[in-house]
Amino acid sequence: MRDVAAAAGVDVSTVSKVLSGAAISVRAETRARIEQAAAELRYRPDASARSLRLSRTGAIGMLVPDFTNAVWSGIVRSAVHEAEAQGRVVLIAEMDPDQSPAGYLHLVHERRIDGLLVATARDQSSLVAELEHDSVPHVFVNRRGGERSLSVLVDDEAGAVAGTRALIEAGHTRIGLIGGPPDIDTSRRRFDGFERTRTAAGLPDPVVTSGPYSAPGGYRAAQELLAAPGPRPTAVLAANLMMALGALAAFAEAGVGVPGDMSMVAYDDAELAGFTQPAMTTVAMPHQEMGSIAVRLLERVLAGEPAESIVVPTPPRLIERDSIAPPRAS
Amino acid sequence: MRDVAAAAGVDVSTVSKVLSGAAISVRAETRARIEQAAAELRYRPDASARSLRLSRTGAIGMLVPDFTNAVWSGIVRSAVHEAEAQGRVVLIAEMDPDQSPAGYLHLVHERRIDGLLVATARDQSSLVAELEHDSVPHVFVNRRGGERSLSVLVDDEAGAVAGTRALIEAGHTRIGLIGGPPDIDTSRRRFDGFERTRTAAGLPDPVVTSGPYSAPGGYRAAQELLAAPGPRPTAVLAANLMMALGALAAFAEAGVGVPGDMSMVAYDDAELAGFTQPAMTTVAMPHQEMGSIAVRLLERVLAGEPAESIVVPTPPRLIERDSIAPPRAS
DNA sequence: ATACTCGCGTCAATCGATTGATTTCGCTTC
DNA sequence: GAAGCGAAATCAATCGATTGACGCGAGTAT
Repeated sequence: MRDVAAAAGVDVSTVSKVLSGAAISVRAETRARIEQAAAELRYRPDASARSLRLSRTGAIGMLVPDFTNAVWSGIVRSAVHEAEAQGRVVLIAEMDPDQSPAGYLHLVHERRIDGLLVATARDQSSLVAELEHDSVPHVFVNRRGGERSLSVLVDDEAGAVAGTRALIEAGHTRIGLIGGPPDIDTSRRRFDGFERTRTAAGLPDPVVTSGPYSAPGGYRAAQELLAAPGPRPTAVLAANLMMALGALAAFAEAGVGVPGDMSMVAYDDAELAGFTQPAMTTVAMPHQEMGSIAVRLLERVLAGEPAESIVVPTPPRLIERDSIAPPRAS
Repeated sequence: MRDVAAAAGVDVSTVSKVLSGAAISVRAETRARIEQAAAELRYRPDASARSLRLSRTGAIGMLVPDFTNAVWSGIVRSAVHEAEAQGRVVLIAEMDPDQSPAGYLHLVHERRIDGLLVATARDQSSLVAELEHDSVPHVFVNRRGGERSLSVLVDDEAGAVAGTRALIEAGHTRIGLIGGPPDIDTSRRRFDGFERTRTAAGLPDPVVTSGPYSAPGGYRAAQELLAAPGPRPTAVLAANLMMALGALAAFAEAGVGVPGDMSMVAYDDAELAGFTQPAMTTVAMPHQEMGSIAVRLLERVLAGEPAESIVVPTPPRLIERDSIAPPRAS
């Protein structure tokens, strides 16, 4: 900035005022000279110096439980793009629930960020306490964060309803659920949507199994479902795409044909779903939008504007592929 | 820091010297008092102020072409963990080859980072020029970056050799290749490994098709392969797991049984590979390690130590599942 | 007793940008 | 021609940490 000032023949403070867009009185001619000098020297303000002076870093942090999970990486992508559009940068840390939150500590305690997007796994009560103690502005993403914390969610319940309804409309009455971990609130909401729809349709008690949101989790849950006493379901809703893929493998191994013997719908969509055998019918949730909405919400919080939790308004969308068939006439 | 100094009854400069571990003359008793005060006040130095003074941010940047790709997200994960272990934070940006590198500009031009991990897609020559112009210390990851740039790679050629050899050992002589985009150097190296092994075994010219590293890419490449003139291969090496999944769908659709009519090996492993029908035999590459090795290499560069490009020494590992069978007796 | 050294700390400048207070400039008015 | 008044630009303090130069007091050598 000193160089720019010298080149334009003015004081650095004038340069600062012009470039920061302060609406103060500067002659148009001076302004032009400064802007030209700045452009020629390719001047860009130093982030550290600005942060120090303004107590505002221009960066946001993002805590993610697992990058390699496609749902999270999609959220990260949209958050990063939105942040970029806002002129912010994103600091990222993976937060394993069992490990010490070293990344978090760096970000927050060294004041590297203005605010935080939180997408932790499992219990976040201790984290919430810490966030409040450190008074870090934050927004939970795809997770509820407790009474006083803001969050951005998708309508998991509506998604589960859409998936379940598709199976009912195909004529199924014995519908099972392959659910996610019961202690995660997204899987509870999906369960609720499933149950609500089933009950409303007057269908009998279902077989419900559960496991982690992963292919092995779905594989085992599907085996359990097949081994459960009572009449076997003719259709299942899988609460997560990866679980659905695991279940598909379990069904294939057990000689249960999809969709002939067992119709399936998976919650969550991804390109991959079009390449399973058979191609999987899914409920696409607007996960992509969550990241950018979360950034915008956090931006409001940082600006001190009133803000409240958001459920992404884009409705779930059923993507019909080949994993649903009418129940076999028995 | 001022508070710590007051609490310990010393000057801030003394606090700074003690806490930054400078080996200067400070009485043990004074040192203890300062450390205790710092601990009680939970003092942590302000990153902006340090950066400003030291011209060193303690952050590294990472440019990734696509978060949602499992290979990249694995690399990101290990890089983030390694950086954390080194007391650094990671700033992330997604760099779409077709878009303006806004994220890059923020990171580099505002001096937010000390160095950069680069994993761009396609042509990086203009990026290299820019990196050199801005004199940003950098390391390419899973990509070659030109003459003067350092890079961290896995032995793609050896991986392709291992996969091809597995098919040859099962008795196949007509082996096709479903390759990646010809303009990416990783796919060239995989091609070379394939060709070298094939030639060494004296096998006839193969059918080679290619496409993007994705399921649709593999699907189309597999269709092309089936439609190619001449005798149909009895086995294929897919240069990427996602392509293999797409190919599997194409084969299923065409009534080509795997592994009965067509054996397959996929380059790259992931949990998912165990849940296809049939479960896919893969060549696991040490992608996970690349991130942490890249961070360590960058660290050397930043420290001004001599450094050179690295090929991750962990050898590729064949993970045998169910997608290889002997060729059908014809 | 004076000079000198050495251990222990403090002083003060510095990094680059921001901003309220202040000065300078250009012009009008009496 | 001096006073007055905005407008335009500069001054200087500030953010928090770092670090070389310096000061002080105690002990040692001469």
